[in-house]
Amino acid sequence: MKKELAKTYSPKDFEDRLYHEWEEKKYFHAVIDKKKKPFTIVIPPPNITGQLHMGHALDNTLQDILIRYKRMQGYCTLWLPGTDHASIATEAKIVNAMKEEGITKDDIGRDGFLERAWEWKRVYGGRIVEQLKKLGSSCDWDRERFTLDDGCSKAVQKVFIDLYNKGLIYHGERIINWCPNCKTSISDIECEYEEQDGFFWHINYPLADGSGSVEIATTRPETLLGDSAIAVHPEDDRYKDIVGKMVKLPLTDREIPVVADEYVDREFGTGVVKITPAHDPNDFEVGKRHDLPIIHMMNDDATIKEGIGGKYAGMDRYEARKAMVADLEAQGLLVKVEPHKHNVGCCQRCGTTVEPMASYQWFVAMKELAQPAIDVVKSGELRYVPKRFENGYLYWMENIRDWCISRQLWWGHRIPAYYCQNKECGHTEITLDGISVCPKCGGVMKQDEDTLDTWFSSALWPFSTLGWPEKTEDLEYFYPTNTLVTGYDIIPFWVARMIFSGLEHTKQKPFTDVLIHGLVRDELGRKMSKSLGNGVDPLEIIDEFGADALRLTLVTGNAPGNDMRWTKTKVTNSRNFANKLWNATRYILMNLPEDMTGAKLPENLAIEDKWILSLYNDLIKNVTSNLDSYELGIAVQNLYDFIWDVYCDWYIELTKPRIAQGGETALAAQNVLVYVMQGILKLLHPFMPFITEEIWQSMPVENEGNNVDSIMISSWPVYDEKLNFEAEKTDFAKVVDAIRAIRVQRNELNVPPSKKVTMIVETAEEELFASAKAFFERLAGAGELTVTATAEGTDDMVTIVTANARIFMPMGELVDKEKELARLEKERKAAQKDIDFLSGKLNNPGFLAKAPAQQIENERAKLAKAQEKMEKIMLSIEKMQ
RNA sequence: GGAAGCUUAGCUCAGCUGGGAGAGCAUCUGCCUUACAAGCAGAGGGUCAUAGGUUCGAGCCCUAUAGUUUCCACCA
Repeated sequence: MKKELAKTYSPKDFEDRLYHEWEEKKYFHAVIDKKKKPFTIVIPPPNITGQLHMGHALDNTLQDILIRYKRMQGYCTLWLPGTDHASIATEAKIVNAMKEEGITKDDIGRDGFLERAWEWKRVYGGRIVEQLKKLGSSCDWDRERFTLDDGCSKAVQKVFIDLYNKGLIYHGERIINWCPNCKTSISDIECEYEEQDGFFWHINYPLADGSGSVEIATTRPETLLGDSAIAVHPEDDRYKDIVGKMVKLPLTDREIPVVADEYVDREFGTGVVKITPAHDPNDFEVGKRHDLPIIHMMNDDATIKEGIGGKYAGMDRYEARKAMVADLEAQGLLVKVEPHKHNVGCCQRCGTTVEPMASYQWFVAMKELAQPAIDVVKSGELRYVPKRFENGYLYWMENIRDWCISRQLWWGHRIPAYYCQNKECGHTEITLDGISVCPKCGGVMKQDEDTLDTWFSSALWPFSTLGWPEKTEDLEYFYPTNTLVTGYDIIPFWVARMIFSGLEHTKQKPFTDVLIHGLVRDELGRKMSKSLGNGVDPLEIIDEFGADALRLTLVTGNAPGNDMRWTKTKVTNSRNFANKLWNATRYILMNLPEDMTGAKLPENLAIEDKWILSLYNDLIKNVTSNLDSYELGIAVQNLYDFIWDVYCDWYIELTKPRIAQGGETALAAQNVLVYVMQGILKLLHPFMPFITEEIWQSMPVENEGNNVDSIMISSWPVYDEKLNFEAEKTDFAKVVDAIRAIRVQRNELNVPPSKKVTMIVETAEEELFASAKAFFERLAGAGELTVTATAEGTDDMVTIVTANARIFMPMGELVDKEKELARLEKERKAAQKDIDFLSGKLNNPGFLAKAPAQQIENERAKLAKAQEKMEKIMLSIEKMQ
């Protein structure tokens, strides 16, 4: 016996229960079936420290919709979940927590720290997973992965070694972005620029020969301590004479040369630049060209170095700046200070101003890797949805710089590089298996202390999670994956890197489509953020409105790639829709025959049955094609409109008189109601999995292709030519049209809905309208109703005109003749406008010559209809006069 | 400095390959009609930012302009 549907829609009562049911029955688990086509999505792994926010909710709702849709279509679907160790974010959190206990990393050492980190993962790593479940995500939890688990780690090591052997990973001294707070290097894209008000300090550097001084301009006077030259443009006449001379570096006892370099912009500042190779990327290049020493003047925490710093040693960089500027001023070397707006790089994670520093780090050489990743998108083999995101991607890839992948952190994949401690040997060995004795000199080998950028492991996610580098069955079957769903903000961080990594290591693209979505913003259009405190917690929304309402809200009215605003009214509206569906089901289930186990469409379908079946058939086509083109917002709009405006507001109302009547006609109506409802539930299921399942389990659903136990493993509806009744579809639309027209006039004339009004319907399609008598009575408030081919309108009747009928109602006290004439005159004018417009078009020789035949045909049909209507109006007007 | 998006009803947004402008909310009118007041039946409300162009025909394609948002690059 089927479950009974609760009287009111209360998602809390069944959402968790159904999720557990699905999980228990292993519906999410993908079992390889070679007869089926695979469809695979890998989840963008959330950070283990993370908590579900609206961005996750949107991202995962979209993935779940696609996965559930494909599953119902009969694909072998795998949605592979997992989490990211998020090296820098997690490490920062743990360090903070330790700080509260009064412990530092150094106190407990690497092993002790890693123990804590794994404990952290154990405690918090499962939190976001549970939250994803609340959302309804149908992930294969049996295949859950973690970027730092054994398999992923093996993949990381293998990739590192392969790239190293190919010369695509190298170790070297370059300028990198250093975060003095996180105490690690970060990559270029982890450095975010922020406009700040600063100053331009003009400082005199005295010439060593005493012949005067040179004025330079800088925004960072404290880096003066690291200067190893000053530079001018080689063709700058102002400074021709001083090139090659030495200047005295203020505040120190060093002398540095004046060099000439093309890099200098003559127009900017004074045309003289101080060169600090250790602390500026451009200066670093200039330094290389002129063989200048790289003078490190700062420690890891951005304090001034002992030895080089003199009296400033140990001061923080800004403290030192203040002190140095004061000293320069005292010595009369400070020429002037100008306010200056400039962009300052900040650490993406903690916001601290990044210090560019020359440092020995590991890098991935990008040029060679980028090319195939550019080609695969340009050729259309791998596409972004929407396409416009390809621009940014291609621009980024075409201008890509080498990727700094080493991090001075402990939580992550340790770099498999070992260095011989014998300084004379200095051999480096890259190996998967640890090594302690130098193969060259027998000296002691020590492993690199650093770990890899988190994104280095997530770049391998689509294949490392499927078992690569082993040739597993999963990899064989599910790879390449199909669709990747993510926000535009992480295209460079993640998507781009997965693409070149997949192509390099598996020789295949990691996925075919990249579906990009936007941000969920707050009501005012601001980004949701912790500091603003304007975030909306998805779990609270689920608690109040249900996961289905949340999901529906996130896809409604949203086009791919566009941001959306979160408003409360949208959720309530979604919830109301769920409630509507719930109650529609309750109506259907009322008085359903006890022995009904499924819907069987009867032989003698009524015209309105054929009408709704045809529209339902169209719905299948629209929803399916919109899902196929990732137009989820439009697909859900199709469903919303059909369910609410067509199925509930019209068809259900049409069945009421039949069900009241009982017998054959009632049974037919009930079968059609159930049949269409089954289809609606299936089409809606990917969007609103819980309510559709709960309803499904309370309905008679024993039809072909239906799984009685669960909608989620039923088959997706397919357009059926046999259910497309063209003639009935257009015919019944005429009845709907007439009923609507009557309602409009009744409203206008203030006729209370309860008042039954005598009506005469004059129409050429007597049979059609006669068969719809009950509908006019119920839906248009018709009392006594006559259908006739020719009615003599009288001058005390109100005439309602449609293209296919004239409906007469006695005026009674409702309206007088004059008003009715005026109303008809208005109708006439409107009809005339239509006719003018259409005939204008059809009289246009250009249109006739160039428009497609179908279009011309359509316009002709419209004109004919308009003319019919006009004739009818004229008849009534004449009668009145 | 470079690039992209957006500008459509009072508000939030849809509008697929060009064929008489749509939804939800809000407003107004009338309804407790036995699935649903979280509802039903209606109504009003738009020079589709501006100016040109292409076309038989433009919200949609092209060009320019304005406003707005975002991304990228960062000359010290």
